[in-house]
Amino acid sequence: MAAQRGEGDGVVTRPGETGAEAPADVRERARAIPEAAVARLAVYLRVLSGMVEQGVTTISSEELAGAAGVNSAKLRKDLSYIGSYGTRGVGYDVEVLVSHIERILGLTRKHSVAVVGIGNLGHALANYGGFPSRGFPVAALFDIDPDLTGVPVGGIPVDHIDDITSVCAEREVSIGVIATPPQAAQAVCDRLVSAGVQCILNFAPVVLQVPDYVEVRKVDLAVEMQILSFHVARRADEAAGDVVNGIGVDGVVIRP
Amino acid sequence: MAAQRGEGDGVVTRPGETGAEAPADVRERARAIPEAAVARLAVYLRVLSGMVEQGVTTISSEELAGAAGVNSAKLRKDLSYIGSYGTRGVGYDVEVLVSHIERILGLTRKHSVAVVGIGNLGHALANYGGFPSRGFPVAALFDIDPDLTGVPVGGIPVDHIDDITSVCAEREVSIGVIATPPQAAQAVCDRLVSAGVQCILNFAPVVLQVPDYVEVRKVDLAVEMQILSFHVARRADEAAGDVVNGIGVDGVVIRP
DNA sequence: TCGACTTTGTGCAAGCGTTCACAAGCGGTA
DNA sequence: TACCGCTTGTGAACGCTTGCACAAAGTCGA
Repeated sequence: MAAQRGEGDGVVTRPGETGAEAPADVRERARAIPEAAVARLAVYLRVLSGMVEQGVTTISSEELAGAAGVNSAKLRKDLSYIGSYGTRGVGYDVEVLVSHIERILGLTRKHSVAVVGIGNLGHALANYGGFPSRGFPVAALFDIDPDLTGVPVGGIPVDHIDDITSVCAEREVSIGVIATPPQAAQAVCDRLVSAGVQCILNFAPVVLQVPDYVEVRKVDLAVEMQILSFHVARRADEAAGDVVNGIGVDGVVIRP
Repeated sequence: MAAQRGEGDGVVTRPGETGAEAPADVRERARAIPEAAVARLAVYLRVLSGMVEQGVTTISSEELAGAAGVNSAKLRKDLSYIGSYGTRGVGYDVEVLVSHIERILGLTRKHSVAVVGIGNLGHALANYGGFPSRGFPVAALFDIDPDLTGVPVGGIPVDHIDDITSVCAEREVSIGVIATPPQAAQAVCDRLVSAGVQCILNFAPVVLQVPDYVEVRKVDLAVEMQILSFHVARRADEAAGDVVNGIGVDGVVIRP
């Protein structure tokens, strides 16, 4: 969800001027896409990529929505944010849709990734095949431990964190991934920012302080677990309540 | 919305009806907490835990909100969902708040975790110290590769996935983590569900189909990257547009 | 060419979640 | 006790998201 962001822009889309400029059109449209819809577009893209491999050429909103786990009306609305590329009575051309979503998500450019912190998670990320195949080559690895520097991980050499500015500039890193212990996260973040990185994916359980122009997304495993824990507890309480009150509630199943 | 207001002041349970049953009150309240607020409560809890270690005993909504990266009004509303445990003119007692949030999130019980798929990510999760220390002991590891079974990872033995039902029952696993390749994810999920696991954290880039009573949360790194990519693209387009139009927009900084 | 059928794209209303603004309540002080 | 300053808790307004329902627009067969 919306992590920590200053979302203060409140930019007004200007209705008049769109006239001749196609780029401007894309730009205006991209700006208007709700954050929640962007996340779903990425999911649609993944599903569609699978469809392409299966040789599917056309798909209806109903089918795609089912495969993506969303309501079909929502899916159509999401797609309408990026334009009208469907054919009524038929559906969407899979390849056309893929290319438009890729364009909107900015996947036509390469986004080189730097991973900082080569511990367990850093290793996993460096070796994770899902990034390069989706247009996010891991171009640099950093750690503070001198013993690690020089030894390649997953085919990528590890640099010392003190070289972060020059290496990031040289390899055109646009996304930084923080996989360090929490104590080091803010300092690493500051270094990434001053190295010119404007997008950060943070795995450390810390709230990062960044300038407004930097985009941070966080993945906190403990928080995810605790959300699940909440649902376990809620369910247990419901069940306990039902037993106490002697009232059965429809749809509540404890064990299938 | 304005469901029942929590006028039960802290210690004293409401004198009138159902004087005996505090649990029912908690249950009703827990059910009404918005999903988004639950996620933030987990963040507040982490910040508060840090405060406890620093010896802080009291904190105002403004301070806590700052540390958690949210608006103070939102924080107060979030806390109001779990009850009124602050003191006007003073703030919140840190330890009291910690214990109440832990109770609401169900952290008073242990939630044993099973990790399925001992690849790069599975290794990282098995070795990740953040889970046990937060009440989520990793109690079981599974893989389909017979060569891996028996060899412990992070001190935990790896079992074969065929034994998932008996092992999960025996070790009272309540949360399953899927860290397998995407092709295997749905099958693993089905097995977890039939083993009685009702909460699943899914790292595989697949939309899982599960019965209604099963709670799934997904962490998709590629999706996170693509959301960041979208913002990079949007920003680049804005910058390009500004140049084209010759209009500078306040607050847009390309490189600090 | 026409009509039946299918599916998109979207106006609109309902539902949530966030933010504002302020009365209520508490501790400290004289 | 009475007052003052500070902070909580929350009604109410606002804005974003979702889901419905249907006109518009296309295909297909006769």
